[in-house]
Amino acid sequence: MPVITLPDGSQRSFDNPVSVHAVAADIGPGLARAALAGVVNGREVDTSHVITDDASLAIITERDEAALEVIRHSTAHLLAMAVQELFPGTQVTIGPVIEDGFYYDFATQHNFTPEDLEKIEARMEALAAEDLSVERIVVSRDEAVETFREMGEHYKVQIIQDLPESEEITLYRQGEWMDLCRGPHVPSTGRLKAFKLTKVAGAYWRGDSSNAMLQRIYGTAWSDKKQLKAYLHRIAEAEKRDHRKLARKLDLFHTQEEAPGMVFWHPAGWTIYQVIEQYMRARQHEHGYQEIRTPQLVDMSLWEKSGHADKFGEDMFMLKSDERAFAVKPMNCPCHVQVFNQGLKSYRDLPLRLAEFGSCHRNEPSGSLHGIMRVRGFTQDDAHIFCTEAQIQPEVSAFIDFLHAVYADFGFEEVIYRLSTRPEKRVGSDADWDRAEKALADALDAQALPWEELPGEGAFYGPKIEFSLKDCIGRVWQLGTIQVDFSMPGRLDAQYVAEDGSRQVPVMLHRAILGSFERFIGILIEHYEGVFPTWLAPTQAVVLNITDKQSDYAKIVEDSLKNKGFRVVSDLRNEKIGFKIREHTILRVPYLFVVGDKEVESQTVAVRARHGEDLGSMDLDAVSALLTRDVACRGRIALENQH
RNA sequence: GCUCAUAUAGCUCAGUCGGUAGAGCACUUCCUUGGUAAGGAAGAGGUCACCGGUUCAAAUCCGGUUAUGAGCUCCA
Repeated sequence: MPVITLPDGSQRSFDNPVSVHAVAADIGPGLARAALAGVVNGREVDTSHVITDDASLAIITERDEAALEVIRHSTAHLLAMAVQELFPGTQVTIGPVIEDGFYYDFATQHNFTPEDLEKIEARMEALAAEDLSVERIVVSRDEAVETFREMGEHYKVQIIQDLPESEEITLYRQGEWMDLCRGPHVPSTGRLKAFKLTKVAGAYWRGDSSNAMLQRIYGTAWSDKKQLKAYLHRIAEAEKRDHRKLARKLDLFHTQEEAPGMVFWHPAGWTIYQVIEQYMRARQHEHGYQEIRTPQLVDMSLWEKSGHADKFGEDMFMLKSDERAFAVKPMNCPCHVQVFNQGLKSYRDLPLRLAEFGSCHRNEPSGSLHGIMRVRGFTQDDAHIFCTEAQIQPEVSAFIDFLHAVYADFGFEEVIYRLSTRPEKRVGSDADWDRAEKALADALDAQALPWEELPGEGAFYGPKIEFSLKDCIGRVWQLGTIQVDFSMPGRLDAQYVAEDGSRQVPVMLHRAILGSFERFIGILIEHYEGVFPTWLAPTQAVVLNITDKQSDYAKIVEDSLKNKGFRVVSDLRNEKIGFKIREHTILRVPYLFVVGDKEVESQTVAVRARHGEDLGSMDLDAVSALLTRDVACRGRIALENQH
């Protein structure tokens, strides 16, 4: 005699065990039709699930957020069924739900093409139209293994064998097709109404590149066509923010075949780069860093000593000159230790913070290059803090504050925090790692930051915090980092004299806020969609004359503002004012100063902001004050938005 | 590095069945001096990424290389 408690607190009792579907039907026929799954005592189940004892129950319908996960999982099954019908001999592996969709990995000799996707999708539509009921079957482990072995599904057999002994094994059947799955699933395939296969890709079995490469098909699924359409539209809009497209439109930089993974910065892009570099230089100075500069080419012996040749030799650019082997520096740390090592250091010198806008080159795998987000030649806002173990936590805390202030100035709010802890292969004692991991975790907790632990993902020399941001379509990119290093100072003979006169090896903190200028600017372009706040805008204002008569005055306005340090140009071309305004508006110039006879007469300019606002006429002092205020705003609400 | 796809004018893209290329914008010149998102006319511009093969004939078909894109792996 189960008593069912619903989310609103109401209760219903039944004389006999009752299915989720039956409870829904008891509440109303509409709900019975809408039910996709249920949550019984906090556990998601199929609508066919039978409740025998008193329980709490929530019915999941298409309107619920939770329904999407069920729909996507069931759509992944529908995909696998369609693929196996169309491509006999294909083995299934896994098909999980991901953000906004799902994928399914198949083992097959055939490589799917975009044309195949269309066929598969059409088959899926047909199978959905057949409205096949989806049935849950509980089997024993041995039965499951036997079943899949007979089917020739060797990957599934492996998956079953790796499941914990305690796990109940369930199969889901729709029509003639069956898959191993925990569920829950929709009651029938007719409930899958809005899906689209989006791309094909290779993916390694179990994410290991030494394993076989499987064929992965990605798709998206929603509870109705309207949501699907909205999603596809959202993605198309987001892609317009792509930094590679905007860079071409705004003439920021280019890359070309002769220098894969390296950036040719154009005047406009280099202006942004320089503004950021000068900004970082000033901030670092305020935070007690000393800037240095170290060589681009360093003899291999240093990389051998630091351990990098051994671990990353393949990815270093090397060259020979006069029978000596050099490497183009892939990182700055060993060079910074060389600077530290000059002269005898005292504990009184610690913490010693050495910063460098360090140009590095790494021969990254060709397939991993991506716009200017992942390149082979890049410049880090690198710094190394030499300190005692007791200074780790205060230094990490101060760094996180510093990083937040910088990100706020660039308008970044949604930072992803990750703490990577000790890997299996590592140097340093467990006690060292305990203390270092705790110092990092405490620093994050002290600021109540939401962070995720990545167990085993730390570097071999120490744990690290990663600060990441998302690009225009949601891909996560690591920008900032702070890493504790127990290894390199010792390997490279760094020492200081302690209070008791003994020689000690300092701890080294590697840290970067931007990460690399290249990636940071890539993210920045997408973040602002090319509409840079005035302090970053390559051109802050353009002076536009209406006819040749005002050319001289326009030049005077331009020169006057340039002399005050603003990035201003004049556009004196023989074009209509509407044409010139359109052009500079497309280039996202923050302010346009129009000068005609009236303005020459009154010694003013007519100010137009980039979203079309008419700010009236201003004299040069007022214009200069406007620009000064706007530049000072940085990432906070830009002045233009306050009008 | 792996899987798939793509590469045509400065940019965005057409180019059917294999018969040596086309649009819009940009560019140059001329006309136009016009008050807040495109004034008009004319002109110039391409070894169809590169190398090889098939063919009487290749932008087009095939193979390779390079680069780019998506995903996987990697990321000191």
